[in-house]
Amino acid sequence: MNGGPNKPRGRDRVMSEAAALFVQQGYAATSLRQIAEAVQIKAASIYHHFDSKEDLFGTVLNQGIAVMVDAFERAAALDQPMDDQIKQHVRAHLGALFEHGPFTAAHVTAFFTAPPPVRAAAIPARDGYEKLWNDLLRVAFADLSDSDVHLHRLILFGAMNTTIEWFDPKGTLTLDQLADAIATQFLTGVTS
Amino acid sequence: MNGGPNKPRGRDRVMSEAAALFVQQGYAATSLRQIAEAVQIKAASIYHHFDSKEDLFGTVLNQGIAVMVDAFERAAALDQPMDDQIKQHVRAHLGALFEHGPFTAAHVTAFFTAPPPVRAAAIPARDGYEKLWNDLLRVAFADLSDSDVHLHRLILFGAMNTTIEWFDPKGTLTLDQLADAIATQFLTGVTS
DNA sequence: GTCTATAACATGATAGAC
DNA sequence: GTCTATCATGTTATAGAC
Repeated sequence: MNGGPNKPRGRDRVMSEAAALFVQQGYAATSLRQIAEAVQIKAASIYHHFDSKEDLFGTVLNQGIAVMVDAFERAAALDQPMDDQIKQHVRAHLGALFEHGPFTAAHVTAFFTAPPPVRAAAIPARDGYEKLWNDLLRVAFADLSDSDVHLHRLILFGAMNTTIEWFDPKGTLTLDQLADAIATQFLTGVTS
Repeated sequence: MNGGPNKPRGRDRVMSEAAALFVQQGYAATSLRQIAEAVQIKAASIYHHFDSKEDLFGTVLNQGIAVMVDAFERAAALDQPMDDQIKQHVRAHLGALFEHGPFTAAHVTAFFTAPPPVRAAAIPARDGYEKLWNDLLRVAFADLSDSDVHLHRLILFGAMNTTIEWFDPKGTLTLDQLADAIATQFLTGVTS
């Protein structure tokens, strides 16, 4: 039984505190001293775990993707009608963003604040996740062209990822309701 | 006749070069020396036009809102069926993002990288723009609750604003087509 | 695995000449 | 309105003790 969120130790602790700060402030505005303070160590100690600030951030980005891919694959295991499958995957994506640590959130909000080399290194894994979605939607909308599927996936991703800027998991709207609203708007529009 | 995009001079030039850099790199990663280099002046000269880096960025943010509000109001002047009105406003919002200088883009991509005081100062104007949309959508979807209208506006904004991360105005997809795709997905879903 | 001390550099900002 | 020169501070990163 996993009774609660055991705070990670050592390297993992550095990663998750760093990710949380990158989410709030972006890459450049977050200093190693700030991260160290959150972990309750000194800045120089971070270099025992990571080669550089860029290395640390690259690791955070990759972890963010891994969380998303993992969520997608667990949602894919369920066999359901296509509309429900899509809704499950929207829910899984939002779960990765809000319920599985700050890594995916860091990927979404801080990706474009990263130095170009760090961004470039994260792109292959990112493409892999996007391919999972493209394949799903190609099946769901078999009558659409590949470029239309791609376009509507981008619009859907925009809708999902921007929730990080305003959705409050402790508010009255639940994640299930949010996933439902986004999936419905995606599938049948607002008027339905 | 405005034959072409005359490069602005003086203070305006500083603002637009700064906005372009803030879009690409965020607030913290953009230095005054970088901005000065783009304007072809020295960093200290920026202080003749602005009190501080925060002042400069705050001015950029406000200009970004002003461009959006202006685009919205010119779209509102047209009297059309509601679905076309919404499509016109989506097109206007995207126009503000891609066709009227880097100010609106800076607002969208760099707003959350700004120091909290700067962000706070920009919120009233930002709220004003969001109210324009809420009022429009309340009329369009009179059967929905205010909170549902608000929710679906947030989802729509996410879809529109994230296009800044991937849409290429020089690519094969035109802004009109993009606006059409987003408005259609919003109004009737992907399947239509 | 964490510390202290420090190097090497970049940053925002100011003073004052022209 | 722009410049040069400079200050004070904060940054990433390294060296070496414990």
